[in-house]
Amino acid sequence: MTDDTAALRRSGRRLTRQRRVIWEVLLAEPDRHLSAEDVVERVRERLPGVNTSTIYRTLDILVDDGLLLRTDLGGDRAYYEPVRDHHHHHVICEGCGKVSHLHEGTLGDLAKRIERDSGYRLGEREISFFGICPSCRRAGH
Amino acid sequence: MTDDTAALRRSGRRLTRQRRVIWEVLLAEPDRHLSAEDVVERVRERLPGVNTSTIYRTLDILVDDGLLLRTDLGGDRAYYEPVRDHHHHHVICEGCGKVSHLHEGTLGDLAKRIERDSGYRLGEREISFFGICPSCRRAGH
DNA sequence: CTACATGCAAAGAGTTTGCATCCGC
DNA sequence: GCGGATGCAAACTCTTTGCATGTAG
Repeated sequence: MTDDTAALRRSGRRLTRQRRVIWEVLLAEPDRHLSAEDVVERVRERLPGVNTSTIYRTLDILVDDGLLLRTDLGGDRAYYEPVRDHHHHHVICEGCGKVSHLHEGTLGDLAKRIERDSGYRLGEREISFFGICPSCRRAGH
Repeated sequence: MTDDTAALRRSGRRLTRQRRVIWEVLLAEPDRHLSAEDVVERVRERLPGVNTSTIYRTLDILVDDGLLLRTDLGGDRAYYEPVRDHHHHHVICEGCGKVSHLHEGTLGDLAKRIERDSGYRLGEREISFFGICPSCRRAGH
């Protein structure tokens, strides 16, 4: 984690207090996928009164600038996480909502087989799987 | 395609004109994934004035009764298709929205590998992939 | 000092719900 | 005729937008 705010400024955007806090909040929990509402909540702890539309606009900008990954899994809301250097995929727990990452190798040559089977060309888009995580399984979900 | 309305009645629901038409509409295009709005539109061609909330309520019932599969891919709306005898997965075209089915075998032992890698237990839920279909690719999307 | 960013309020899309009326069984 | 189903309107959730004011550079 190097100079974080530099990444923001790089895109020629103005670095406001709101944007800095939003970005810090996102970096603070790199392994959690935060919804816009989560971000609103956490930002307001540090900077009360920040408007919802500011959060949405900033999240859009960060996605556009390639700093943030938006994952829309269906269900009602989208989730955001800082973009990483390596491409990865998700497993989402249907019990508790936890999101885990899969190693690059797990999918093997899946994309190639899908392309061969369907004729589609697959993008770089991440793929999400749904299941029950170990702790929810132990809890008897 | 045997006696269609029997499936509806089987669950102890009342067979109204609206429900019959909704179900017929869904069966009429088994290879397309219809949104609630698509269903509303097609039902009203045959039975003008049917209310949106009736459609939503009926779709919910059909899903609950296991006659219909709801696929919520993110984006704003959910899509519905009659349940089939065999489990299958989807590839969705990011150009035109077309949905194609993958053969059972294409995924191979993917689920097992994911379970081994992540510790999660995967459900029976269908998996959706995103890409560009052949005709959109030719059209230069 | 000049765009761009923010706050506010209102709109928008898709979906759900409360309640009176209707109609399948 | 009883109880579930429908129509209608209003509410709800998440997100977007128009416009006046504020502020980074």
